[in-house]
Amino acid sequence: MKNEIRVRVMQSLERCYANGSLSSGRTPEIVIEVPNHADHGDYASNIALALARDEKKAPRQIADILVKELAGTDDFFERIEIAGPGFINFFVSKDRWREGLSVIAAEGDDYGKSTIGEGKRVQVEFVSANPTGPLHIGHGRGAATGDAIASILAAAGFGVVREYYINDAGNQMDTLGRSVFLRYRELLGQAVEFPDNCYQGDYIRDIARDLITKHGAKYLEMPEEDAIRHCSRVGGDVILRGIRQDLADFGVVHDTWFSEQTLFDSGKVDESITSMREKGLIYENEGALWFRTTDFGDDKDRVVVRGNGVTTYFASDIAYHREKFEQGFDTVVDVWGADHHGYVPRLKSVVQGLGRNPDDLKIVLVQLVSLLRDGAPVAMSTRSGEFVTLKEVVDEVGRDASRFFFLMRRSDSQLDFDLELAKRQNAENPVYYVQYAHARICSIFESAREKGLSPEGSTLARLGTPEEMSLIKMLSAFPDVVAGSALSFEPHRVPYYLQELAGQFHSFYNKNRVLGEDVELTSARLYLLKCTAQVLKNGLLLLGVSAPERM
RNA sequence: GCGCCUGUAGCUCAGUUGGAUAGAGCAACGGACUUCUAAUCCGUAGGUCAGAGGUUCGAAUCCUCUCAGGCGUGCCA
Repeated sequence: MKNEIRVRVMQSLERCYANGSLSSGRTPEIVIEVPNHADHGDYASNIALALARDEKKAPRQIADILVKELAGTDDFFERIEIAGPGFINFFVSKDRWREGLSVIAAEGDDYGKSTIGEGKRVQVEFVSANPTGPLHIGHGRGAATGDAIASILAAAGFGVVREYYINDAGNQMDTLGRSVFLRYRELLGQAVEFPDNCYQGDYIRDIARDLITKHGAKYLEMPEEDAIRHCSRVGGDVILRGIRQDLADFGVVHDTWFSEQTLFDSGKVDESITSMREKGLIYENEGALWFRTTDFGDDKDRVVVRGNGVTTYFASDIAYHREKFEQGFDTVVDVWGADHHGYVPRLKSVVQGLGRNPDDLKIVLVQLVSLLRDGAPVAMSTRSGEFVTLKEVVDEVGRDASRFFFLMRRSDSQLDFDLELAKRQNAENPVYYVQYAHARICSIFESAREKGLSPEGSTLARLGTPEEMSLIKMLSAFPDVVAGSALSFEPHRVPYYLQELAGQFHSFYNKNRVLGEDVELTSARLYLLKCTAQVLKNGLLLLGVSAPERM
């Protein structure tokens, strides 16, 4: 709808230039927006204000000229007004609004999708937690966010791949192996001192115990280095399986799992260092190799290969991101915990070093989650191993509530996650508010079926109460919301929209009886509700939240 | 010190990329079920958009400075 109005405005501007009533010939950046007040129309444009300087005319005068061209061509607009300093306010005819409903009914599950992505390929990499421990609640937010971004991008017409990057090469894997081996020895009765920098969680003991059941004391007989390497590999596998399971239970499935180690095995790390060196972007200093990130605005250059010959994590990341683009992705999205934000300029430098636009890499930072129980903070400390895992949260509050909560806030802002609130089944809980709207509609349809009423062949012209019209307008905005959410990588717009839509529905429901004596009106209202349920469902699906038919 | 993020109603947060009189939920107060689900709705009240300058027809939004909170600032990952 918004786009149709834009087209009409631009066409009438062209006609004005053609007939000489306007002369600057400029096509300004104009805004078509939904005004804050209903008095200001369904849509408003600032075009007259934007043209004022070039036309050397008063904005209202320009608006007047444009409106003469805009009006009268057909019955698209009920009326057009000029207001304030020169805004043009558009009131779209009720018929046009009502036509939007048949689009929803026709498109069904596809309603909300668009083609603005033009089939461009996007990789969304998210979670990517080290396989050294189970996913905690912070990863949960990253998982929900990355998954929703991926779904929303796909709905907007992008070709999306979800990827998990496995950090299975760094020295944290040695630490994991050492941690497991120490617990293994401990369980076999040896006196060991367990260092602070080893992983403290109970899951390490579980892995060690498992090793004993399967292999007995065999690892004590081999050289410690070998034993630790085995423990590292087995531990990593077990933990990764757990991560995969936790994600699946959370409704998140990655298309590809990319191992950091393979970058070394295939020589891609060396290859990209050589290539960057040839470009003069990597140089040697004080025995180490440095990437010239300062060329691209970073504070200082960054080490790629240490003096002892060991590569840094950054080296893998150079190879990894090079690989991503070589796979043909137009845009690469990395979803990171906000504590890694210092890393952004570095990766942007890499992308530019690869000869690409820095915007081809979009880094979404997800702020940390504070866990609360009835308003009181829940203590968390990864160091002592007393963290709250994603699994615990999902087991306690359920998948729907946790996903919705993770997505409710802009990912940039810190999130308070209240376990009791998420479980509560009342007005305080926005998840139920939205789901209830869907269930309520389904329930109406159940009684409609019993009474032999249906939305088939209805006369939409019977719809016209204020509640009906605002509901219709709200429904028609859904594709714009999805598209905007995709282009800005801001999934939180969808839950906000759904809460508003549910609100419009509940208002409508309380003022307008659906199933009544007037069969024609009943049918039209059923049609409206059918569309409402469809949009609620489509929106919830993008978030990975179910749309229950009964609550 | 430097960098990034945040600062909007008592609380939790939106604010459509610079638009008109700044919005929602919760909490508070007052109402609405003999009815298709009251897990709902309607109404009232609540604001120096952290503060000060600047840019322009127009600023919560852009620029500068100040204050407050969080996070970074490693030849760790």
